[in-house]
Amino acid sequence: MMIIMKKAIAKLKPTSRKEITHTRIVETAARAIRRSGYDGTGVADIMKEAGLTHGGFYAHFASRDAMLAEAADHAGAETIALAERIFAEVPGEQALQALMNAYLSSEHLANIESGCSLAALGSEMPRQAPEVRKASTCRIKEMIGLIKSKLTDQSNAYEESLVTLSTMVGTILLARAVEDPELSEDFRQATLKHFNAKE
Amino acid sequence: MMIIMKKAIAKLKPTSRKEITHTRIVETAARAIRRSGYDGTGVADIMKEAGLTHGGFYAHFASRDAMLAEAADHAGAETIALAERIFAEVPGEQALQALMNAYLSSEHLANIESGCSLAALGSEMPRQAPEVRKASTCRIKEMIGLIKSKLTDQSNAYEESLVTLSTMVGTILLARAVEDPELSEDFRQATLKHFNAKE
DNA sequence: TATCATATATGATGATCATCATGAAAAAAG
DNA sequence: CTTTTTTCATGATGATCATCATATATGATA
Repeated sequence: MMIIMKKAIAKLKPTSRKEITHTRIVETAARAIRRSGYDGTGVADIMKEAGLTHGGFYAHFASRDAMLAEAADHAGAETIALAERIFAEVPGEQALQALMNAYLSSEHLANIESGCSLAALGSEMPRQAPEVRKASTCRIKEMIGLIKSKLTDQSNAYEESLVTLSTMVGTILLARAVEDPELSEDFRQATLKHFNAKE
Repeated sequence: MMIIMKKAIAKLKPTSRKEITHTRIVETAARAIRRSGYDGTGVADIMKEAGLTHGGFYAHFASRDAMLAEAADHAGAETIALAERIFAEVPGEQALQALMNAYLSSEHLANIESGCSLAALGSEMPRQAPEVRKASTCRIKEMIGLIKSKLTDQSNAYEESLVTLSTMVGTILLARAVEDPELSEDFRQATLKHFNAKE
């Protein structure tokens, strides 16, 4: 009884020590998976990078997959937040253009571990655990909704938002895939120009 | 001396037993990497799938990475060959449209292990060994060249070929990533319609 | 400050991995 | 058919992995 009460009180506290550590692990993992891939990211790697040892891991997560799901969700949330910030700062007409400039920037291309998780992990998604896929799918739908909200002038805004997202993700994916810096730059510039010319 | 001569003669034979086995391993690996990813494909897995045991592997390849490079090249070659076949069969104007229909077909979406290696492995490319990346980059350039050759009516054919490839790859990647069949279908249809409308 | 609950560390387990040494079997040469 | 060469299989090695049991250290409570 006493124990239950104490736990209940502890729950009310906004950020317990464990919660802070938990968040730190998830943030670390969100970077690690984008840098090394789902398969390339070990439990011990993440804990060490978070300044911990591997032993405490299962006090925070039910399984490695549960952690990957939280990390995938966190990574997705970062991109959503960035898009929302841009949309809030740039007025209606040029908002989508501003998002495009940020997404197709050389900074985004270079910084895979803080960038879009679709471009960083997209081709690994079909093999992930259901919980990981669910979290990612949810974030993808959010992203589609955001882009669609800025395409109201088009008759088929939903469909064009899907094509637009596909092109954005595909461009960064391919620009990172090739080991020819000039070709990488060509991919980036070509899609930038494509969307500038469109309107 | 005798040994050297014998080896020289053996080299002349079109397909030695070893060569046949070697090709079979590479073909198996080309499927396996698209199905399970680079990181998810073990040496023993491939050998077993090819009807062999793991022991003989290093008689065929200097390293796992050397095998992955051959497999990546083989997978890329398959897609190039398919595109060339379509272009040979369909006359000029509609050739690109025919490629698009094939690439964005539900069959391609479903059959990842025989499909485009960019959509299947794209996000793992930046982490691969130089030999793997080189082989893939080469095939990507071939693909760009093929698409560009069918965009001669455009002033900026090269740039549009990059955007087109990005959109194609991104669409299949995302359609496979989401765990919502309806959304998958929406991605496919949206891009199909987008390219149909364009001309 | 002393006690207690909780968060993290140490260390072990069994599985899986790439790689290689060596032997058996199959094919080729004689 | 016999010998030799080539190809593949058996099995071992050391490394790395996810997971868990148990011990220590840390922070909160009294």
